[in-house]
Amino acid sequence: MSDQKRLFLVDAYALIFRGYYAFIKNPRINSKGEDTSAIMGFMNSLLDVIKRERPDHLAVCFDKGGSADRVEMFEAYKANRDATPDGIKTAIPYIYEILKAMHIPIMVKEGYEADDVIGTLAKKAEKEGYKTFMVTPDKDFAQLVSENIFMYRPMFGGGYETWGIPEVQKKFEVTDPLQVIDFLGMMGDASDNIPGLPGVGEKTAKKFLAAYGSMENLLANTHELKGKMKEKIEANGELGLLSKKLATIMLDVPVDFNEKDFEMSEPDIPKVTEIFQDLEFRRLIDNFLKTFSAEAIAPKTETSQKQDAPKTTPKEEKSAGEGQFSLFGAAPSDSAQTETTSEYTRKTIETTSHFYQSVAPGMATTLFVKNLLNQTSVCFDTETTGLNPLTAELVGIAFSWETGKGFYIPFPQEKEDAQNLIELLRPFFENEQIEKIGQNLKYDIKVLAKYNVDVKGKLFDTMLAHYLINPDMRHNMDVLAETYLNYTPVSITELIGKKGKNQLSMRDVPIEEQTEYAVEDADITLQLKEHFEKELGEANTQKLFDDIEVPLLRVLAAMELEGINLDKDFLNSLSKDLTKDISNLKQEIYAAAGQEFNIASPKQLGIVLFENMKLVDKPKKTKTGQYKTGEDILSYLAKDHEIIQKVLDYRGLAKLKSTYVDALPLQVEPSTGRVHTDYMQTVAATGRLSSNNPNLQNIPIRTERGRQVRKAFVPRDENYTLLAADYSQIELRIIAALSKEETMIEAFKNGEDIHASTASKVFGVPLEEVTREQRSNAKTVNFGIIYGVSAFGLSNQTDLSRGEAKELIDTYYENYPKLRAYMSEQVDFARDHGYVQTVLGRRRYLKDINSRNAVVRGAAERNAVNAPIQGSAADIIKIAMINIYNKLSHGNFKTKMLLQVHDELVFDVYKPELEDMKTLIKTEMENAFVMDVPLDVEVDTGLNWLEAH
DNA sequence: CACATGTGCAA
DNA sequence: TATTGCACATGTG
Repeated sequence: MSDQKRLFLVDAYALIFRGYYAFIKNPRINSKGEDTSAIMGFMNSLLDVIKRERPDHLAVCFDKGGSADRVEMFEAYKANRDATPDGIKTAIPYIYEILKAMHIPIMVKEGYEADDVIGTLAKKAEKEGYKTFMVTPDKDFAQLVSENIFMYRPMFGGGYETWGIPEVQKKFEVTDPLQVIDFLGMMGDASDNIPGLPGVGEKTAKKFLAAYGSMENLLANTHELKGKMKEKIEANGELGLLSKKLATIMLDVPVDFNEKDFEMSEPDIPKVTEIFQDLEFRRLIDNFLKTFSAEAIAPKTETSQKQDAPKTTPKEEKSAGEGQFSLFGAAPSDSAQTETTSEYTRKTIETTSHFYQSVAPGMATTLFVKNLLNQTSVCFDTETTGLNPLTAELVGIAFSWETGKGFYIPFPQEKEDAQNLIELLRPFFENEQIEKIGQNLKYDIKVLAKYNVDVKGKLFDTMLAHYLINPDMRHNMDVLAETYLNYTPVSITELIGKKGKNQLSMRDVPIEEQTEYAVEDADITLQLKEHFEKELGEANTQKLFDDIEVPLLRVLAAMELEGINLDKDFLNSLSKDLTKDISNLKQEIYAAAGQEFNIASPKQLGIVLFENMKLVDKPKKTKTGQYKTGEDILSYLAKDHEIIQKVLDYRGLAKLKSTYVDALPLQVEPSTGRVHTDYMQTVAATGRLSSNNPNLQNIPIRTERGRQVRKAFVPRDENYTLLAADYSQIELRIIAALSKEETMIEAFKNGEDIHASTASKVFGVPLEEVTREQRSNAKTVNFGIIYGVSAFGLSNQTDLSRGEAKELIDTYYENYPKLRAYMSEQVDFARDHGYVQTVLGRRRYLKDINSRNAVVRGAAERNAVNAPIQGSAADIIKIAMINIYNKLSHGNFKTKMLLQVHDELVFDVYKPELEDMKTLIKTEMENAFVMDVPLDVEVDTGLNWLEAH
């Protein structure tokens, strides 16, 4: 068995797509501007397979020209597929070139899909006594599995799972893998546009297979079925048979299996290295050389086929590559660095590349802090028992101030002991002179605040730095380390497991591992800082970083710790009312539909409305083939069918209840009795904040019923009142100022109602004769302009026809010519520079601005106009927040800033301070940033958030 | 239990 | 075929 010859057949496109999308948020772009994500992703997978399995026979299979046969059978076949992304198209020639240089056979057959080629080869190889592994994540291949043919599926997060006959039997609930074809034929496949039997999903398909065994047998016995299902299946027998054919992998592709052609041979190492160098794949070169180095190719006899659930194995590779680390009782004394530190360390973890120590309790810590206080700039990272800083307890703190070296202070579980330990560290944290470096410092600051420690001094947050360098990318430390340091740190998952059932607490991890993990993070963060410092200077965003984002981090930490008071009782009574109304509507809907179903399920609702009730001739469908049942679609139908309005009302109330009325009380933090949102400072690509757990930036206001929720947000107690301060039309003011459009600027300077003023101009009527409808349409255009609306979009948003909408937009630009000029300047700037920027120099890169795809390019052009506007508004309110926060703290006011909702700030105002606050807040907001257009802020107060508007 | 989809809330 | 977000219920692997 173990010496059976093994053949690996790689499904190229499947792995290429997978690789490409794995990097979608942080695409690999080399210095020539090429997107190399797809190549990188594919090569990683391929080298991984080779390294793990050491196959003696291997080929990579590509599609070419699609499946002529299948399209002939069914013209819609794969018609749902989006166009192949550019990043993949450009990758293919490179991948061919690399595979050739690696001397890896490539299999393509014009007019056949890789599935068919792989299937045919696998069956032929089986006859030759081979054991074949099909390397693909695509479950369709399960139909080919036999005693000697396996699926080798790459898993997300590393590792592989092998599917043999037992796995396929279990997954698909079949006795024979061939029945997978019947299964796919019955339930269909949206991505391949295989229709399947209508009304049959996974569950029904499994039920049918258990009862009838095959599509044919099911169709022959439809008399045993009942009701709607019987009708539908009897009517669609042919569709079922066609679907089955489409799902069948062909085994008669004209290719030969000559085993010689598939033998792995020595790659042309210089050539491959050259290509990789050209692509700037430094880490992949190492990986490649390691994979093909002389000792690495030592033959492997046993396959690593696994029987059960997938197991990941990255850990062993890592230590194998870097050498096992060793543990010493004390630091070696032959190094100058350790001489000074060995006195207080109890464990040293040393590998070829780093030197991490944990600090023993007692006197040792005092000595350590003394050393710490001699530094000018220190990176630190707290380890805690959880993710909620209000309840998390310190497990340890890592420190690093020199690349490759660092220290870890484990914290005792006992509260008093922990507090005593943090007291020893207080002089460091509260030292104004020492710069503190970290990744997501807002978290650490909040945790330490719970121990009454105030982190002072200059801050450098690597997450914020990277957000300014490129806001569209992701900013987790893991991806930053991979992108900038070519290093994969130990993941938290490896340490404490996946979240859920038996996830460990950091406390349960042995100190040595805590040290290794925590100090590594601090070490890496320190290295990232060196990197980003330069880039911030280059991008001229240093000021934005130092003057806005870093100071704001402290402001947000304070707001989050503060939280807001919520009237739970009020929400509970709202909930009771909603329950009653929802239940009544539900009964009315069932009665109108003549059946019971789940109204909240778009799938079921679509079938009831459009198949059973046939309310519309040609209902619109989503890209996955479901009926569209969105609010905009249903609203059109409301006047014709009474059930529609009821469904809309039901939806509205159900949304209100589940998302706000019932969810918010559960978010009250027991330890404070308040709701603490978490502001994300590095999520929105334009520079806005976002809010979550709970999201307090989307509390309803537009409908009467919805806005009641705002009554639940109340002041701290009777000595306080809520104050809300809103920027009035800040985005329009910004676009007016940036474009220097005099008419609009004048309107703002004169304090006119801007939408009425616009209506007066575009409809050519005196200001006082503007109708409500005209104003409303003008308002829609004003907002639409900021987003880059089209005539189509505008006509959808208003009652206007497409032609009227076009005319309105044209007239608009005639009246505001500089606005249009400004917009095209932004697009031109983006084309020339690859980015646009806000008033404070916050950049957004628009890689698609020169795309040949008009849809993609259009989206980038709208971003070029919108990002500076939305982003400048974000900049301005951030300035205001910082200034207000500073005045509130320096003046020792009891008033607290609680919430930010993009153009609004909400405060808990101590009543005696109310008059001062009204002035202070309004003044600071209006003067945060001076432009040719005045900023206007409306301030209001009340017993709750609704009244304060 | 994790993820995708459709839907809908805000500025 | 309008920008930026987050969260819910459902459905699926």
